[in-house]
Amino acid sequence: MRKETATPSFLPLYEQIKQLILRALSDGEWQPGAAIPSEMELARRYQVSQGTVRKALDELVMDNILVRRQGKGTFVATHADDGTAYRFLRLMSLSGEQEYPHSEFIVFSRGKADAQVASRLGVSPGSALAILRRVLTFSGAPVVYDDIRLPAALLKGVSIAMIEDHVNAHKGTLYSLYEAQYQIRIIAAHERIRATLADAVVAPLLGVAVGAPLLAIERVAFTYKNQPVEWRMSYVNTARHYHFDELN
Amino acid sequence: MRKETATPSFLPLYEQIKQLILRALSDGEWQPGAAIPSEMELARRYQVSQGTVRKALDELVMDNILVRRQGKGTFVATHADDGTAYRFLRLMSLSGEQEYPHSEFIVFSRGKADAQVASRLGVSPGSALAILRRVLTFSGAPVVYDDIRLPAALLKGVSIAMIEDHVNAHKGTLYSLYEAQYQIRIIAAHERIRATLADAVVAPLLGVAVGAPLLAIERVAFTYKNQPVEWRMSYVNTARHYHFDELN
DNA sequence: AAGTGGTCTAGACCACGTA
DNA sequence: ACGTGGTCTAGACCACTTG
Repeated sequence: MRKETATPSFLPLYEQIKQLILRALSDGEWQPGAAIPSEMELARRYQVSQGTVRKALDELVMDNILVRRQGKGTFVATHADDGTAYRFLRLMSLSGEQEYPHSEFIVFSRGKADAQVASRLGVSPGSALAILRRVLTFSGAPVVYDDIRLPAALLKGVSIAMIEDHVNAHKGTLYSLYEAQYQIRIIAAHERIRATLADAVVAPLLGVAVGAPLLAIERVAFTYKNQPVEWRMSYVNTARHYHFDELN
Repeated sequence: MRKETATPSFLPLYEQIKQLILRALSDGEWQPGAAIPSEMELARRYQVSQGTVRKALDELVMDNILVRRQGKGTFVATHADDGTAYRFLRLMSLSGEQEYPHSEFIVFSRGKADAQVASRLGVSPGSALAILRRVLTFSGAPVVYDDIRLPAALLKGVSIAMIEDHVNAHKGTLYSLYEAQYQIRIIAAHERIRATLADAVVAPLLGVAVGAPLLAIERVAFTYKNQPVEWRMSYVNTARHYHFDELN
């Protein structure tokens, strides 16, 4: 006799706990860098055993949403940490050394979403965007040109001076700025990589000839619940650097 | 239940179990696609609880070295499975569809390792290599040119006819060939991606003009214990495809 | 019905960081 | 000394696959 199940969805307890914790994070109950309650406290709060909480936390740690520190507690991941500040930067020098870039901001303006960006960000074509353009330099040499766009509503009252101050004076990343000033927490991103030729706009910014080969990397960055919040196009001069990728 | 181990190890038990299982895999005790003993059997074999075995298996599953199938058992991952055959292929058409390529083999020969390849593969410069060159076509159009090199000792008695038969007639990948015929199991890879211009050798093979932009992807593929066994350089025409990458 | 992986619990003890 | 995460155990029960 076959059993008929109208509701085939069986969600494990730890998965439900994970969703509850994600919602608490999304609701801002715990701020980036702060400790969340201990495993025992969460177990009492959600009326499950500590092992079940632990399994939920395991997955959130695996997703780089939380960070465990033995003896201290479990913390909300932050882009302000020195260790994780550049975790989305996959660029290395040919010698294999990881270098950290300096940002030169060129433009901060407003614009409207074209069809492609609108589709990627899940907003209507023509809706207002904040547009940020910059050059990343490594050891003084320009290597990356970024064209970065976000829904304008997310970045209210921002100025290029504020951005430069945060990123350069305080040695932060754009993502740590989003996090600290705009309650936007980037937790994942997708990248589409193609090869292209430097055009008359990008070539002088990167100090290469028109027609030089560049990586064109289109990135969409996500916050909780896989909601896209930032789109960017990066043009990378790989004469002295490479994009690194691990497969398994 | 558990006896004290004679070796004073700082490693957690589950980590030791993981290493023992990895060694058994490396020694060929269990073949790709075959089931390994059940969790209870492994617990008896290693004199630990089932939960500890489970945690070891969890990590091996996360590394794509084992695959769990509820109700059936735990299996050694294989490149022969339809589902996982192309798991290292990060190429998609611009429309977002995942396509599977056809291989056109051009050359199978022998050569000597230059300094770069020797360094990547951990062999002496000048040592014997098997060299394989091919073009991958998607929907009939050439998209990727591969220059693939392995230590010659690993690929004894191979012929281009055998390779073509395996890859095209049996719809396998190169990695499933390594696995089935040469006991080489690829479990991970690193890629370094740069932009380059098509030269006179590659351009006609990919049907592009000399000077067209291409991705140059240098890959090193690893077997158990992070031992490098294959080096390849891929040149990718991204006019109609992109390389996909996930960050978190 | 039997066997496998998947979930959940309760409790013990270890390792680490702080006071 | 205490609280935190980290490991390990033993046992119960659930979900899935196969005979």
